[in-house]
Amino acid sequence: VSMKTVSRVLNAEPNVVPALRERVMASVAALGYRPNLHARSLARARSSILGLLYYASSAAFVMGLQRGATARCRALGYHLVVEQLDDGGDHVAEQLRHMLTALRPDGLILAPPVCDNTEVIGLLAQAGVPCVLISPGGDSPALGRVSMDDARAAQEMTASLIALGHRRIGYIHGHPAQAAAPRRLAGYRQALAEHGLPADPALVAQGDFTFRTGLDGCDQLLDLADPPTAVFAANDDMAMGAVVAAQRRGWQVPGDLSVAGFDDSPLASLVWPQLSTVRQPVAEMAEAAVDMLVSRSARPPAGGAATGGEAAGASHATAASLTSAASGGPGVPPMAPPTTHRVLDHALVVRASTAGPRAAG
Amino acid sequence: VSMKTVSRVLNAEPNVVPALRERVMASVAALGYRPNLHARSLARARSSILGLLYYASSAAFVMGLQRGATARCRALGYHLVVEQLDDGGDHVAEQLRHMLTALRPDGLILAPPVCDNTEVIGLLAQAGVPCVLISPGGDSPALGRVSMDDARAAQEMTASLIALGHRRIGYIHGHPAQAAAPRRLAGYRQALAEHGLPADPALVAQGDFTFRTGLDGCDQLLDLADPPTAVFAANDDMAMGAVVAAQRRGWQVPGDLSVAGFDDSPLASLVWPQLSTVRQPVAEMAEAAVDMLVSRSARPPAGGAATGGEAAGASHATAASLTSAASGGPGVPPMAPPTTHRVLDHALVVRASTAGPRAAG
DNA sequence: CTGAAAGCGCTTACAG
DNA sequence: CTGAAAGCGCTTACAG
Repeated sequence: VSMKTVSRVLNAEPNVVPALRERVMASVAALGYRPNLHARSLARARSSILGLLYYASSAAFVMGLQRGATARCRALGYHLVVEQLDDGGDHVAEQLRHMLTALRPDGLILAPPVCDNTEVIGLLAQAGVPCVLISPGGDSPALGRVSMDDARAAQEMTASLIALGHRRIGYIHGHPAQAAAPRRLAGYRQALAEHGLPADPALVAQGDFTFRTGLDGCDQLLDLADPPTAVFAANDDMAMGAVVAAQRRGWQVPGDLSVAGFDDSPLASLVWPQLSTVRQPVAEMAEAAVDMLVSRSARPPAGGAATGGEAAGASHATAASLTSAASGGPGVPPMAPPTTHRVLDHALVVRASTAGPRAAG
Repeated sequence: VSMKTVSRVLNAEPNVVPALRERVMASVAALGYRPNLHARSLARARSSILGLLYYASSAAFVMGLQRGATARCRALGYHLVVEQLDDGGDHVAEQLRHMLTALRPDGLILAPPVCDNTEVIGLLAQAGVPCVLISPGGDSPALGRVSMDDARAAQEMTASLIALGHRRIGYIHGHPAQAAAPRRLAGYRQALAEHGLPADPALVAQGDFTFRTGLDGCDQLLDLADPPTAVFAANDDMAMGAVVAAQRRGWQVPGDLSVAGFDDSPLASLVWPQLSTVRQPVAEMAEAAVDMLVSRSARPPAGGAATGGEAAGASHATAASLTSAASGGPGVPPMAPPTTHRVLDHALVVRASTAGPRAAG
């Protein structure tokens, strides 16, 4: 019945005899005791709070990130604070500074396109907060990054369209300021080149990731003297617009026109026909980001086991350090090792909006 | 150059001579000093943290709430922690208890349909956390509520369709488990009754708020021997499905069929044709919720000014208490007074998907 | 392996 | 109107 020992048990520190540990655990369970996060934050240097920064755009994407982040935070005893930034706002700096100094988050997750805002990045780097960028454009030196291979995914989707027999494949480009747009366009072009298909500039319509520009872009492509038999849009919102454009003029999808999207947004499997698309592992990206942040902010483990530099079992490895290194924490799912850049797997999701081209008349 | 005085200045407490106050303010500005939230939380009873509880469903709605909540929190020096609950999950109780005991939020905002989960409500009430429910179904005694008048809004939209000349108006019903659905249906029926129109059960299709059921529901209505000339869907997702259903069979919207939605979701003004709908003040509801929570958790002001029971200027009203009551805080927008139930205004948004019926053949 | 001391950065009563 | 004291609930070094 001590008080310091309770702290040790709760933090899974070594040097507590099993029997005592048991007794404490039992009491904790019985009383439903939980440490007060704020007292703990004050005594430690860290707060067990992570922040998610985003703009109003791309609601579905942000919600996907939140799902992954809150789930992983919960498993690790962390909490997620969200902050919606005003895109053009000039007091963004003020907002951020306030959040950082008042709340002292252990790390920040930056959703696109916030992650490409150099002012924000600069401010955060200067403040010294660990950050992980989700699918950023440029490669930022000291910051963590999680992304998927947009170019490769677009290349694969285009190739699958080619494999179905399509030869004229239209493309609806995304907003050029969003980092993913040029990468996806490059993948489309690469697939064409790999299969010896001409890169007709007329087959690429400019969009900005909204439903409306998908509709307009598809109209533009279908108005061509030699229209495409398939249209690949850089995201699902535009793909849905493309479907409507086709249906509006009486074309069947996929009978008269195949349409493919990108993202696998929640709506993609609810519209008619269900959209063939690329599954982007949004929630998983947020989970990976949380892992990276938590492993950074965790105090360096005793002994040299996790630093990886020294050979295992070297002179300074005590029994205690080995124990703690082997246990890997109290029943919590194992954390991914800290990395500066993780690329997660995507997948092609073939549903009902794509098929082979109808025999030409 | 004291230290206690700084605390007084930062908290806008009375009893500091203007000159001193100025001097402290200047230093604070110069050093960029901000109080550590965790230290403050520990010393006070409250954390300046609010929580938002939601399910995975209705991404756009939750994002709207977050927008309003984060903005208002920022203005009031609060922070928003989000928690996505597993709908069917049986460790929801565990999740909540952990959040409450560890983080000690000053209050919780419950998005629909979490706000109608009796288990959650019971747990929270028992824990004694102030809660505000967004558009809940039943009327929960001690909890705050913010909503809009769904029935009246639906009645107005239906009436506007009638005013355009429609006599057979189809309705696509929402998910009956969501509290808003029966209220909107009631409004539709009321408008019909008020204008002496028959309530044909065949004109009401069952949906569940998803795009897909809007499409199917509209198909069902248009297959009727005597199909409607207008369809009112209980939300925008279903209305978009209805538009596609019409277009798929070559009907023009609004030429051959008027379609109205509900919510004014971000997509509503991006689809083609742009949707006539009801604007639901989602962000404003979250702002109101934050105000209610903050005014609750604020410590009762000195003097009796804000309690409203005693006459102003009564015996105990000192100069100090009058000052603090009149100032209303340091440059922060005025807070709405604490209320147990606030109903916010909606608005009809007439866009391009509704028009008068084409002269019948 | 275990505990008594001091401190994290603020605030609440209490004296002047 | 202003400050010196004690404490919020935990944890970090330090002694046993």
